[in-house]
Amino acid sequence: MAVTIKEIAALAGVSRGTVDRALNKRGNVKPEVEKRILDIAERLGYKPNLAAKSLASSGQPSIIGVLVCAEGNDFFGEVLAGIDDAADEIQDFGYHVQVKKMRGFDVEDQLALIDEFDAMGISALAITPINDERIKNRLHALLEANIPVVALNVDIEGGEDITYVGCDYMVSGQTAGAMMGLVTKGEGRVLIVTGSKRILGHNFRVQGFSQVLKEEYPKLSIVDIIETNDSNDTAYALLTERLSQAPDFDAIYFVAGGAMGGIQAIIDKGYAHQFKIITNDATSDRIKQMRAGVIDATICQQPYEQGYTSIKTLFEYAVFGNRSEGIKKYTTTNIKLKYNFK
Amino acid sequence: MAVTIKEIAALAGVSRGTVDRALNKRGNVKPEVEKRILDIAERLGYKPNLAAKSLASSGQPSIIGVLVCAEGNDFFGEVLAGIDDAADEIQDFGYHVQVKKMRGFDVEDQLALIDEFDAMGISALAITPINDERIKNRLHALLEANIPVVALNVDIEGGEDITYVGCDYMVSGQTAGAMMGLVTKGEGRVLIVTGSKRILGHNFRVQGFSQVLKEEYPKLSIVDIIETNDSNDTAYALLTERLSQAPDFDAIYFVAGGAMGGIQAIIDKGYAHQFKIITNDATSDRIKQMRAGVIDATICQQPYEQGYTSIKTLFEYAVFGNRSEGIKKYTTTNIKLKYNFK
DNA sequence: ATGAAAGCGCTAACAT
DNA sequence: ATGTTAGCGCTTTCAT
Repeated sequence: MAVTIKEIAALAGVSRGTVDRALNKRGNVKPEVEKRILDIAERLGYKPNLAAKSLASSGQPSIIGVLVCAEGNDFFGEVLAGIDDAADEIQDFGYHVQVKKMRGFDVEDQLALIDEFDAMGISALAITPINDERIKNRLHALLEANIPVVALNVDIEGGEDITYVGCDYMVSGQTAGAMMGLVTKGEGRVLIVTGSKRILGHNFRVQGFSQVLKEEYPKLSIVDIIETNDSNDTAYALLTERLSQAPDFDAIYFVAGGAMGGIQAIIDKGYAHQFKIITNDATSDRIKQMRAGVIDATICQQPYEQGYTSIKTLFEYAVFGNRSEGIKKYTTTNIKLKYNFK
Repeated sequence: MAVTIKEIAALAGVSRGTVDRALNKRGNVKPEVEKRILDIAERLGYKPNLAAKSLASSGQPSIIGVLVCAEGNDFFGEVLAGIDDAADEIQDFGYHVQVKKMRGFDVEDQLALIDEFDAMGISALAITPINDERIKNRLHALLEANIPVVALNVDIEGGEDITYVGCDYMVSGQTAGAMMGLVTKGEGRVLIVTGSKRILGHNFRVQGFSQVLKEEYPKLSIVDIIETNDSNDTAYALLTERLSQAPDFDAIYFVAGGAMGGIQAIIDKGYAHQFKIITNDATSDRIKQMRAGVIDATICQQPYEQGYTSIKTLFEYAVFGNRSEGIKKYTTTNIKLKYNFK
């Protein structure tokens, strides 16, 4: 049997309440008594029973913060569904999840929101980090302060010691490249429409995609790489403009958000079905365009599982402490055609 | 506030004990009453409080089985240390970890041990699976029976739906290849001494290693691939024999277990320091040989974290159910030279 | 500063 | 078949 507060109380000749106060430094206990209690606990190798702790303190929940660049990006719907389900489960253990969404990828914005969370005293944080030195340092500061952090859906450069839950971007980029090779029969000009160069994962996708093209499909060339900031409006504008003259490409790889805007521009300009199109992820809009034959294939990454797993990971770190620094948890990369989504 | 047994009991006009029996199908409750209780629970969306459940049933622990091909393989010392620490923590929640070690990679042996575990009614299993169809099917049968399974340290082919905790073998093979290129200055003949062709990860390492040599070091050739079954004795015998005539290689890549036996043979035959040697993992014996300059570099994979994380993962699946099928949890691949181990 | 006691929600032994 | 009750180990009032 493990040591309990009750036993310590008996040995110290005090009540369980006093032991609890001493052990958790809640104050109101005479220094000499406190020392005696602490010594006994130490000697006996006391470790609090975490199940009991959870149950007893389920009244005043601790907060797990979630900060995602999700505003205006449909993809995160499923991620948030996974987060909600995980939140339901860990409620029993006295944890409450609070989500903040931000739009775009502004470093200052993200720092401000992290500060907000920090000020309210969160006990863990899941975040889609912007790939920036200041963000990285801020997250390391949280880790120093014993607040576990998980990079969700996108990882951060130099964050080898930060736990990551999300897809393997290199693999999804490579997979997209391979599919592009197949649907174009290995010939033509490809336009890459990426989300943001400030998001590490997007860059990996471009890299993996380019690598496969170079190694396996030398007759497929990349004409340009343009950036939407995951915004449909931006993508719409950029492609409308580009299509105001004769197109200089035969296929498009939509790396991240904004694909629907880009596709709308293509349709509005009368080019539907003229280009081969590969995207990542499967929102309901994209599924429609796959059915319609506008999108040829989409490379998926289990968003629900990412949300769910990120929260569960943080919960575990919060309850037990983190002994597995820098583990990378990759979800599966799936290819979806019009025939096999869901 | 979430629904509790107490509330259901009040609504159904019975005692909490009866509700507990009905909800958990422990028998001894009149069918009509049971139905009434179940209906109410359903209607209110009752979900048991997991923290309370853990606490109450911490008396009769459930068992998590661990089955590892670890006998005679030092590498697993740290894995088991991680497992022990995780076991300590989840004890509070009514889980007990039982470890079975086996020697070698015999499918029948492993099947028999799985059967033993199954017969005793384990509630989860961590295993270093042999890469064999029958093992795969057996594991899937466990999953069907709602017994969560984690592939630990080595994955299994066709196990895309099985959670994996371990290193990324392709990456560690590639890294070994890159280091081999560096220490040999890109020229010479390499002997690959692998563990077992029946272990998927070992094959990936060979593949990653060969790929880098081919792409980056065309003047490095692979003379042979021999198999130790992770046994020092076998490795000793094989290398002693091979060195009975003039060596046909300049460098060795020890892919898995048995490296110390192989190195002993090299030393005994008077060839210490004559070959460039790259290994994977860092047992205390290997660290000695690194210090001595016999091993040039070793590629590590955080064994402690693997053990720890595998148990924590199973614990989570057992307590909450598994919503994240087929996730791959990769530990970090680290390069160690004589200067930077620990 | 300390003690006593009431819970947290569930399980299990015992009583009826 | 059902009810009662005593825990599981900790936290948190409320007295003293």
